[in-house]
Amino acid sequence: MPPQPNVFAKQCPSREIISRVSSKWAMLILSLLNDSPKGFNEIKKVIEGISQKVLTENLRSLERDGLITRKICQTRPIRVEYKTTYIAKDLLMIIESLKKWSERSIKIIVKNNKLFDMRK
Amino acid sequence: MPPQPNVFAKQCPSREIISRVSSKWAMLILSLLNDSPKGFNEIKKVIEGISQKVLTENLRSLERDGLITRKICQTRPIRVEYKTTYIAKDLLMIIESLKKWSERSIKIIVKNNKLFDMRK
DNA sequence: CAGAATCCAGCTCGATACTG
DNA sequence: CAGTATCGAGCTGGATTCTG
Repeated sequence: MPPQPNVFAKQCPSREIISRVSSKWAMLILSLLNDSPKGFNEIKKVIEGISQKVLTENLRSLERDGLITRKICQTRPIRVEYKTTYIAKDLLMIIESLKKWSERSIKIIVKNNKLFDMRK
Repeated sequence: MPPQPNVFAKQCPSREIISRVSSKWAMLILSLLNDSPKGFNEIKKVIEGISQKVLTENLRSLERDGLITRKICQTRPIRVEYKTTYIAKDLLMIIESLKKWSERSIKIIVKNNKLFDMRK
């Protein structure tokens, strides 16, 4: 068996997964869906600035990875419900940690940015 | 004061930070530098596939956020040493969690991908 | 060694129009 | 409502050349 998985290697599958789930939109979508299942336009409304096309692509990618499910409700008008799966559970805890970290670090980072930009 | 920070808002500074640090390269660079400080080409060699330009950009961005420091050693040949700061400490624990998650989830995700692609 | 600068191919993404 | 399809502007990022 291989010694240790190396996320720095180009063909490392883990590195690929990390880059997929750690995309800005993917994280926001997962985080939002974790509160409660939601329909397409509901998601689009909350996540400001995402286009319909990009949202669709991200939802497909997350569904493909099995991190969310897509349920078509035969109502009128039709509703498609997205929700996170148990596979995403641990990932969601990590995303929450990241959100909390960013919220408590935001001040110092903004300050660092200003200092850096001044020096130039 | 504002009720709750809303990472889903377009102008949310936290959302901006998340998207910066959660970029694939940023995470890999931070993770690598956490093992030990490293020089430019050393980083470039380990992180396969990153170009000089993109690595430079990412290092600048991380330095600007105060997550890494850049120390110029007046040796010959010159060496520039990058290392993570204390501000990045908690973030690095999160990144490690993400690495571990991806490594233990990789099998099921690859399987999910195959299933998804078959159905189409 | 550690970049800066330039050029440009290719991909991303938003806008728009259309469908079941 | 929840998409698909298409098209073009613009940004990303690789390759190359050059510098202190």
